[in-house]
Amino acid sequence: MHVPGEPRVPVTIRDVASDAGVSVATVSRALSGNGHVGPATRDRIAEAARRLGYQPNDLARSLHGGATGTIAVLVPDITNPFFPELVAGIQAVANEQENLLLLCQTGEDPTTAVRELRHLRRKRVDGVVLVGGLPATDDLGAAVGDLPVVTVDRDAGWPASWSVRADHRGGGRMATEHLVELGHEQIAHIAGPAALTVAQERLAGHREALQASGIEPDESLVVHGDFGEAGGYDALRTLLRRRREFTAVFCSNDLAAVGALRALDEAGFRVPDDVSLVGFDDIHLARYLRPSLTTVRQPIHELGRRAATLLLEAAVGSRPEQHDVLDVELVRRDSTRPVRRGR
Amino acid sequence: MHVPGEPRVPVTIRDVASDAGVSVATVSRALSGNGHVGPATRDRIAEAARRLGYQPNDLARSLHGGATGTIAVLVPDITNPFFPELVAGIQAVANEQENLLLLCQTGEDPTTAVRELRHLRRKRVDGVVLVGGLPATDDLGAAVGDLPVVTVDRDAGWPASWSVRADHRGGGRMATEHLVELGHEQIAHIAGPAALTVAQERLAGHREALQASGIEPDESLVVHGDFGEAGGYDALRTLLRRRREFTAVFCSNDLAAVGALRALDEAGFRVPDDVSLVGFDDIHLARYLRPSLTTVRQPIHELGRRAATLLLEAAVGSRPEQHDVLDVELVRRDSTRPVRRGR
DNA sequence: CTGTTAGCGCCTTCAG
DNA sequence: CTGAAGGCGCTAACAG
Repeated sequence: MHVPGEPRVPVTIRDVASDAGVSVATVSRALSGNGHVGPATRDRIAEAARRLGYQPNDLARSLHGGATGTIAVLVPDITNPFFPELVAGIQAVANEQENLLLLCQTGEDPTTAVRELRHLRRKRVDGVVLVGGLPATDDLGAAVGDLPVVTVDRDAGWPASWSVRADHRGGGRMATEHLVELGHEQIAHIAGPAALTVAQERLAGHREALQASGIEPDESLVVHGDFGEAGGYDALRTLLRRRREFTAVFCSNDLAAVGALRALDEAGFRVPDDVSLVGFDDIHLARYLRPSLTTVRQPIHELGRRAATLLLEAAVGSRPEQHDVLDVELVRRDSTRPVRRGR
Repeated sequence: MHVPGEPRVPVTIRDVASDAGVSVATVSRALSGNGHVGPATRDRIAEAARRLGYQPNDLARSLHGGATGTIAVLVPDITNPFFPELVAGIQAVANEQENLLLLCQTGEDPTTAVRELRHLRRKRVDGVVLVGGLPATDDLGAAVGDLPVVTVDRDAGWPASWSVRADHRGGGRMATEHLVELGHEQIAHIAGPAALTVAQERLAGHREALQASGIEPDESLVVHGDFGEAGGYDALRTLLRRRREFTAVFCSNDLAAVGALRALDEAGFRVPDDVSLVGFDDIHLARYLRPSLTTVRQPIHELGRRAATLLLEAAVGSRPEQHDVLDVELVRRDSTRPVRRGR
């Protein structure tokens, strides 16, 4: 079956030109909109292009030196629900501006990131959104080179750069303040990987809130997870094994809270009756957990939109270096309640 | 700050050639590996390339007619956890073969898909993985043209094509058979969108199992959702409003089960004591729900791997048309139990 | 083994 | 307003 208008043999601008009885230059002008072309010829060319099923070759177009209309996003792990929501935001902006989006996964591994970055440069992408909590290294900066980069939740570290991030420290503070206000004093924290700055900042916020309330931070109530369900589950079991009392847990992200919830359940603790639980991120799932999860909401989609917007402007050189911090907000749901005294 | 080896001004093969004192052809051969080059010159060229921070321009390379080393995947909604797991599988294979992956979202909208496809063809991607449950249309076939396409969970419908899918009908049957074996006779079904073939097939399997057991399918126990948490939640409330007895619910996907679980909870039903619940997909989350979710496991990651493998082979013309169906498997967890008689 | 020479498909001066 | 010609960066014959 040959579908009309979708040729099996690539048709070039030359075919259109000869079909319309004009030169390639005229076709180029007519189709790209640059330069003036008589209305009559213009129509004739459009018609010929349509009939032949001509599709301009963007490779040749970009080769000339222009933009490629393609940006890339590097995320640690697309399987973590936080990232798809972020990517969706980036994608939305990219599409609005007729850009395509390349997806790369780094697993938070600097070596992989460097390799991907090199590949992307060879492909001449217009820019990259770099997501992840690892601090910037020289290697990374070198691999980036002159590529416009917007980082999300990550320290920049190289000269010209743009970044957008949420207020992780403030969020950590809010989560713990909320628990303190409910009367909790023994508050455990399931942190993220110690190497990630976002995890460090949320932890720092947690400690600040504790100290501000005159509660001495207890190191044995802090366990590091991996930002995944399994990590949260294991972390909570570690906590249990330590046999230190706690009436609330602040999880560094919602996914860890899912695992913690399960571990608490298996151990016979009920949320929020026996222990209160707070998450971070407010992924879609949070409101559907039982109990629904009190959490610190990041404007995930907006983070993505903002990053992509900055990037696309940076790529055309119309935007000086800029570092945005977006506010977070506590969402009170059913996983937290006032502490039950004297048990 | 100028990072050595990462030039601000694009360095071309010509720069390397003159720096190494050879012709561009030799540099091309030395760097791409095709054709023989003397070891001495080879080293000299490699050294020059490294020092100058030369990055081959893949646009020019591909313009010559070769592959672009880029494939694309079109998914309905990256925010649904099923798709990231699938995309991860595709990505894994793509990366192994030094390919980049373009991510597009269609929202199951044919018009959007057609637009994206056209864009992808202009970019000369080597192939496309088309994911989604909508039946193929002529429009889509036309937009695909001569682009190698592997469909996942979707009817092909155009001439040369490859597809991979899970056994949805068989899975639907397994889910319901499991419930029947547990003694359930009033089994509700929260289906997916009626327009999607995967939803239709799971529903068909459900009915088959019912009939095979001599249970008359009851249309009022079937509600269509949207494959999201909200859809599952609403669907279950609809079911409740109908005031028909049921002791078990088979949800067409895990995400809907999350919503159903919550709605049941709010209505005072306990899972699995009052009603048993079965999902479909076995996304990561399923095992972390409380109770953990009995579900029909699709080999999601493998579906992705298979699709990408087929595509990459199809793209180089080394693989004839092929349609794979992967097996699914029932995973028994804690959300199902024998029916409680005489309540 | 290496250099020279054509293009790949398109855009963009520069003339006409 | 339109055509002819050069070149983007690279690869692939074809000669030496």
